Amino acid sequence: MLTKAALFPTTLASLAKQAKALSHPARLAIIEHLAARETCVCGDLVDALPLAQATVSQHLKVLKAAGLVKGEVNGPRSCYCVDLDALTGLREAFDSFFREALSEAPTCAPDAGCC
Amino acid sequence: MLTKAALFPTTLASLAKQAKALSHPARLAIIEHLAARETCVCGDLVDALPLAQATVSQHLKVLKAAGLVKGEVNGPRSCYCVDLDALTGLREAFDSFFREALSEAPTCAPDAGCC
DNA sequence: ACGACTTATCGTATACTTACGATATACAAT
DNA sequence: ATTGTATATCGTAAGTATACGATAAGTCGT
Repeated sequence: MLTKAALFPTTLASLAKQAKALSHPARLAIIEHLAARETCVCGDLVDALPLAQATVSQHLKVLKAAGLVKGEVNGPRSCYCVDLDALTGLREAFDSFFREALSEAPTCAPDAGCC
Repeated sequence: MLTKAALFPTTLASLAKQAKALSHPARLAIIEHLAARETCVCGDLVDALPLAQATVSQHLKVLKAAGLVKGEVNGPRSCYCVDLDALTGLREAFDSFFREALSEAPTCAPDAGCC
């Protein structure tokens, strides 16, 4: 990553960024967990995940930075929960990406016999 | 990543893996490009992307490893194209992940006044 | 104020990712 | 066979991610 400027369309850059937030099973598990049980404190997660408390906190930070999770730090009993709007938006972003890709893709090549 | 065993449900692990494949704008751009123009050789991509040929080839390798792209190496004129089945499957995997997360998520906490 | 408990941050080690130039490989055309 | 063109791989450098123990910081109950 030596030279990096305005290289990719912002739509793709932003989708990639959020995909990155989903690119670790622990973070997917956190989202699932938070979605299931609202008002979840971090401790629940540490118990539910095979990771040290510091690591869970770090993953939460990543999710928070990506905007997928909201956290209210009520002192020692932080409350994290999923950001439903963000999650919905991301879902739609993925959906339109796939929709476009799949609709534009021809079933097979018209001329070349490759695929 | 010092100790890693069977830690997460395979569903999440696999979704995370594929999300990782989508977690770079160049790879999203590649998928879009391949989806739009079938029978795409790598050269097209190198022209379309602001990256060196070696780097594009590397990204293609990642996509291929993730199963999202099929590549037939016809000598000097490799033909890469999106794997429609895989893309469809991934779309559904994301969709069911989001569906579950969003449907299970209560709009707000029943008791705590945090979120 | 003090201790118990919970979460965040720091420091750090290891591994992975990204990128590129240089080089190898492989076919096509002459 | 030789040259040209196209793609893959190697080597390498720099950045980023993952993980954890140790420590800090903040709050509640006493």
